[in-house]
Amino acid sequence: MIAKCNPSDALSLNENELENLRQSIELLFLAYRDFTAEPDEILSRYGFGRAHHRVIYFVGRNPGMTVSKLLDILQITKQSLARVLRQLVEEGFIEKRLDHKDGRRRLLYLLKKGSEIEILLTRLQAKRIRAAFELAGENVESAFKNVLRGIINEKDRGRVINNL
Amino acid sequence: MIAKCNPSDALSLNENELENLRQSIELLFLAYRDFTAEPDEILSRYGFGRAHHRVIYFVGRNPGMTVSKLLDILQITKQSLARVLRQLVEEGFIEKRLDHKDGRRRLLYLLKKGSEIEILLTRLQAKRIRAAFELAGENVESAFKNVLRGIINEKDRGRVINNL
DNA sequence: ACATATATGTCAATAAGACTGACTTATATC
DNA sequence: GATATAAGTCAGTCTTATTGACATATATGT
Repeated sequence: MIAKCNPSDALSLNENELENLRQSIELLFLAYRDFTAEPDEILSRYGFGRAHHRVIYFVGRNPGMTVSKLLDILQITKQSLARVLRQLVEEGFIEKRLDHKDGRRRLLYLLKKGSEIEILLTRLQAKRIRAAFELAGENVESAFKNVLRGIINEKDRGRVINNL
Repeated sequence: MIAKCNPSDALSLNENELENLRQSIELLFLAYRDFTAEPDEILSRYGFGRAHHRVIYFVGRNPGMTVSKLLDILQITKQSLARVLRQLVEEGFIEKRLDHKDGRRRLLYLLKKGSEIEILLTRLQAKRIRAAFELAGENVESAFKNVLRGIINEKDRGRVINNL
């Protein structure tokens, strides 16, 4: 048996397969585009951008998260995060507390303003996804999630469930 | 009957529902992050970025596409596209031909170099998605696609199928 | 034929979000 | 006491996007 005969071979991809997978590529692009456009519009009223949203979201999801954990999730540089985080702290959306177990660490928490905007934006996105589940029919949620999980690099799969 | 009683009400969202939908929100963020990271790395070797990829992809998918149709899909400004497109034309990745049916229009086509990089990147992304489908199990493809379709703004649904 | 609309292109200024590289400070750990 | 880790900061650069103002060519409607 030759490698090319295996339809699951990571190296082979026939034209029909490719054509089919292109649809998913495009849908993913378009879905992400619209998924982020709505929050972006609201964030701009606060003088914030998508980067601020991601920070607010993950801190809200994971109260007491450290700076380096956040860097690990966002996969941006410390300097990129610094600008955004400084703004959020200065404007009272996020609080930095010292970790008494390890004095080098700063733990991140949402303050009232941060929590409010987090909930507002998350609810918007959640509703969009819920509506999509309803349109797509019965029992699509786990299929959708499992495919997304498979797209994520192996080392980061399960982060959503485990949170950290 | 009160609106709150309807679980599908666009305005209501209980804590359990929200918690569940958060997982999809995160998965979508992480999946898109990794889905684009791989092509980004390759593009940077050519001196290109994600914006160039999108142009190359959609022109390749839709030979003879007009500039304004491309603007419509990418949802960026003419000036933003101009820089990227000019680079791609000057460096011989994309060709602009006059539309003889409507002399105002310029039709876009991939040249050899453009086609090569398009195929390279599309195959990479297609394989990632195919691997995810295999991990997720049987018959997940249509569920995945249908959910993504539902996330896309109504006016743009079907663009993937219809192409234009 | 003329006015208006459409498709494209271009100049200039600005901003957000990312990067690299170099360095500092504080705290833990070996 | 040396080394590693967590965080912060300064400076410079790049890509991708924005707004606003115009210019040009071609089509279309009256």
